Amino acid sequence: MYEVPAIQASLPASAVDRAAEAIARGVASGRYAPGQRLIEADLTRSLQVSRGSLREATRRLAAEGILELEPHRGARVRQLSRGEVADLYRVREALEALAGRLAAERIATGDSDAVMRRWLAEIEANPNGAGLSADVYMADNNRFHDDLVMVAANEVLAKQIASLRMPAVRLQFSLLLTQEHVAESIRQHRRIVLAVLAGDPTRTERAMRDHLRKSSRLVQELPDEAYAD
Amino acid sequence: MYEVPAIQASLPASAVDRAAEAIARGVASGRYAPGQRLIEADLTRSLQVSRGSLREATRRLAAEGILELEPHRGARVRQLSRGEVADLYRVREALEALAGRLAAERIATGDSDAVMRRWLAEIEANPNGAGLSADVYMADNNRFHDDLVMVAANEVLAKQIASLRMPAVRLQFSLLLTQEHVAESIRQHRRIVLAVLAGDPTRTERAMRDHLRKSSRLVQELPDEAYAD
DNA sequence: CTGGCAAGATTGTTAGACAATAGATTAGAA
DNA sequence: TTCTAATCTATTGTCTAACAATCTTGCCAG
Repeated sequence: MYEVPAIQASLPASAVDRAAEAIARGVASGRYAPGQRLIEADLTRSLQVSRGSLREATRRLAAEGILELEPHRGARVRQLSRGEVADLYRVREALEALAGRLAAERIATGDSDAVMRRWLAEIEANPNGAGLSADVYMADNNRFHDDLVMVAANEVLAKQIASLRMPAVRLQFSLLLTQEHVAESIRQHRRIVLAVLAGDPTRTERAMRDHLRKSSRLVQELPDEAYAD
Repeated sequence: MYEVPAIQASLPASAVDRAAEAIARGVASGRYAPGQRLIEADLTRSLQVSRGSLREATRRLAAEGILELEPHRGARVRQLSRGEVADLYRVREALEALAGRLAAERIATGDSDAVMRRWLAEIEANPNGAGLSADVYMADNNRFHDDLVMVAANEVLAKQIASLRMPAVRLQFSLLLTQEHVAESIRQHRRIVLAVLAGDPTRTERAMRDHLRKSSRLVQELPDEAYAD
């Protein structure tokens, strides 16, 4: 039987999914501030789901590191301390280094080559990221890292990395407000892409580690307001 | 007001915790077989919790990688394929290597030194693990890795590693049934402890990677029955 | 056999209720 | 007044009961 494929099925997901996505968007967009307490009664009203579904959603988001749960105090938007962010970046470095290594090892298989070449072209076309808003570059940045992880072709790794990226999006975002940092980030991406395309795992790993370590340093330089404690 | 401290507070946790722990124990003990479907109605009866609490518990266990959820088909005990296990060990290698490195860097701080010396003593006392049942050595093995992660003092890392260890406990366990493998495992632990005590991050990382890679190889040699697909 | 339909089983979701707890407020004693 | 204790209130934790949506199974016709 022929059927028209759903063009954009963003609404008809399950109630839990709807709630989780709405909250995640709210956190990413700053509608819910870090540290802010999320009251079940308010959310059931604004999200139009039952308490049961809402609670399943918050549990899931807590597992993803986006929310924190305290017994009898409910959910609040997770806010990382400087130390936690440092720890997080250290782990991300190890994981994304592995992703880089695997990607370089697999450059000859599937459409890995095409994916990476497309990035190289995009970078060469605008090596300084001139005219890109922070929003847009943030999205680009995420797609770049996602593509690299995809080429690495390790599902477990992909999930682990995703769970580390989420909690720090806000911090990462604030970095990309500076044109200078965007340009530097693109330079590092270029180095990574070239290493992957060369099929050199060790060089890719090094470039990746370098990239993460520099990000970590910059994030640590953010003012106190960005952190908990 | 004086009150008798609870000797064993295993019962009075929250309903969700009780359910999650009971299911996790059931999976670890083999009471629930890999791939087995968990029917809500059965569990609410045997665990004495409401469906809502049970569902929160299963979501949490799914996030921990112990269960799998499929829409409208509920929860089942997660069963990894050979490929997934290979991927998982590759990621664990990267993370535990980092843990080893950090542990070696921090050997001079706190009671890290004492913790590691205790392990060395235990290993020297019984270098072949003679007379240890698989159960007991499995517990020992877990405590060893946990202690190393503790010494590494990186909470984020600790959580990531824990989430990778859980889904494969069953496979790991089946390895330790062989006396030969237990002895080999202890030898590798000894090498790791010595490297940590020497405060040599690079050597520790190498020893750790070696350990994980050998485990991975052995696990891959397990017969088809141990895997999905 | 094969496909499809009906019946039963199971999950998805909601509403409403009450108990348990934490935080805020008020009352009382020093 | 100021500190402590009792009380109140908002919120979370948990349960029951119900119905809708979906999957599974068994049966029947072709």
